[in-house]
Amino acid sequence: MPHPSRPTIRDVAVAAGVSPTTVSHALNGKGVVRQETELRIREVAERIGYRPSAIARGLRSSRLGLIGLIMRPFSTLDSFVPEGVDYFLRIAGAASLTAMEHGYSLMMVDDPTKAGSPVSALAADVYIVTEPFEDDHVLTMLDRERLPFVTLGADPSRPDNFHSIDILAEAQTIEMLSHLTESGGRTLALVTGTDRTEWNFTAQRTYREWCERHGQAPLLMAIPEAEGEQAGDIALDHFFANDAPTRPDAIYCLTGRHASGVAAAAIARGISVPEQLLVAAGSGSVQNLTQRPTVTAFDLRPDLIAQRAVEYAICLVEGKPLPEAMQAPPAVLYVRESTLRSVN
Amino acid sequence: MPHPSRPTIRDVAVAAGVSPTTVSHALNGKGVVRQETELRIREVAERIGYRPSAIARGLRSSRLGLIGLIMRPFSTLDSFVPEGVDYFLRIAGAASLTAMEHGYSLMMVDDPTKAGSPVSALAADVYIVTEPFEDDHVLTMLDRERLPFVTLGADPSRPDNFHSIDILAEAQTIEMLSHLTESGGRTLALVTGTDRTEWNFTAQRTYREWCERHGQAPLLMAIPEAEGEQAGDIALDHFFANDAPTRPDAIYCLTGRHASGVAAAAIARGISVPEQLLVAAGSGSVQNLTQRPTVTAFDLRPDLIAQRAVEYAICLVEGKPLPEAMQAPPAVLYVRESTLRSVN
DNA sequence: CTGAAAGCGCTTACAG
DNA sequence: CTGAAAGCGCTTACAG
Repeated sequence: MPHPSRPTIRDVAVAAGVSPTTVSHALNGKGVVRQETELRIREVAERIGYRPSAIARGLRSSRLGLIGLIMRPFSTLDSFVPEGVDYFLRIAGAASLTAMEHGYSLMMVDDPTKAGSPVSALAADVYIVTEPFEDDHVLTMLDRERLPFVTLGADPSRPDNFHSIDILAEAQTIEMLSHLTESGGRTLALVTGTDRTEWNFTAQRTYREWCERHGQAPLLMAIPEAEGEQAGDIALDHFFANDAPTRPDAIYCLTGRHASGVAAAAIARGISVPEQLLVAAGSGSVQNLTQRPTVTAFDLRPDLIAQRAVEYAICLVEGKPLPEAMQAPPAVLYVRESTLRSVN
Repeated sequence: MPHPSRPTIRDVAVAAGVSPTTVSHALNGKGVVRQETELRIREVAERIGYRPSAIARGLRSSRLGLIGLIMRPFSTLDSFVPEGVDYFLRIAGAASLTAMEHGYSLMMVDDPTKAGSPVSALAADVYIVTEPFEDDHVLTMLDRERLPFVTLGADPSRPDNFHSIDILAEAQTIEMLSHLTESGGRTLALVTGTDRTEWNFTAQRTYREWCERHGQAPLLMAIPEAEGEQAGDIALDHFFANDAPTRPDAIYCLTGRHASGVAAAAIARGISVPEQLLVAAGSGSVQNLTQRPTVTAFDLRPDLIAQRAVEYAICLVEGKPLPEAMQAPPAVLYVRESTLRSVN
């Protein structure tokens, strides 16, 4: 008659005629155990289907082997998963796989500061917070609870307080503005989202500096990320209003869906893309590939980003030194029809 | 001088001048504690920042408050995230939110039978397995380990062995075939994926039965899910080969990307959609919305599916009765240009 | 109304 | 080479 519930280390010990200590030593390769004893113990453990309890282990080491992934824009996922934006799936997927390769499991956590949030939400060994907001209370809380974490992109109000991975937003902005200029753009506009993230803020700042250097008046607007393609009409109403002092001949949208909407809205208004208006996206979405014309965009390489984030997080848990500069891999610019003028 | 590590229930007890037992009672509303004492304890706990350890609790209850989500096609995510297919993100997102609303956290787990898989991967209280394969060894293992689970779609070889949520594949197939017929289709073809899942198998069986009833020779083929839009040329090469006995005037592809590819390939070959060929998808992807013509597809409502799966899983953990018939919500058919003939 | 004790399943100094 | 004991942070039956 087998034990009714899962076998414990005691069961193995009894069945093998040794003490739990010896079982632990044998199975974990710690201490010194006679070859013969170890083999017998392993055999017995296998036979009765023993598997160490992650919880009991966790209690001793105060580590569960769990990495928490907190996606800050994620709270909105019930009502709004952006169509065609697979950035987050890729992050989560790659993070989960990388974690498992290193002996950790990945827990997806919504805002753990929310009232009634389960205790398990704070049971991870370390957290990864993607795209923290300005003065992010999640970071404040993790910090207060002394829970280690790395962020993907800094908290704009506290850029140097925590371990953050540089998302290279400045370099990307410059690269794209240069590309638009080289593609024939003379008056460049920038459309960001409204989330108060480093990604949006740094692009704005970099764009302003660029305008100053190039003697262009900034044409800048922020539209909520969630507007998606609707942003196209909003942006064109604004930039191409009758009383607009200057009109852009190139629009750089940070989100793929905004860019998609801008290209479509332009064409609907008889503004040809790319001939009269160049359009590009900061974070490509699927629409940019399938629409006509196809839209130039960065691939931010979320898979690699997630992989690095997990590796850094594990360093933090295991007390290994973090690299001097934690950086995302460089984004790859995919030049497509929306910025390719046949005649330059 | 504050305690160097996180405060425990002991610290609260000492600071409040009571025993750990009383602290536990007060904080959990168990037992009987004088109002006054309880208030004092709550105050002290708050002041020193006490938070109960999920691990220690877990050890007693052998529950961590963790739901494991195992997406069987997920193992391939490192090399292959289908562009534009956000089904899995929606499942994961909704599952995570629903879990948290019920006091659980969601753990995303890759194949836990893989060698070297972390112990934490098996530390969830209950699992949800989406789209199990035929004779799925993950189910076999969970079953052997006596870990409770529900599956989204049955294991085709063991449809009645486990708690599975009916994904209504038969009803969907019939609905789509009827729609294609009503839209003017006379000779219907089916393109499934090659994963050995209930989703693929049931569609094939239902289609065959339908053909039999309607006296049509089955035009059936299976193309790997991962072929994506490439499936378009493969399917057309096959169905429109010179020596093909009959050619379809309607193709139902289970995956959105296959349908997208079929529509594009047809048009590229001078076969007009929907006039000469109707095209529809079983599980819509973003491309189906943005391509021209737009492609008719089901919305499987992954958010609702995930929500139900989580609720069923929690019933299982908490020993509450499961509903007689666990069903996915009915899919919603979005009729689009690819099956709308102007002249019927 | 409150607390001492046992125990959840492990690991790890330490003693033999 | 092996094992008894303590302890990780809780909860809960039980005694007072």
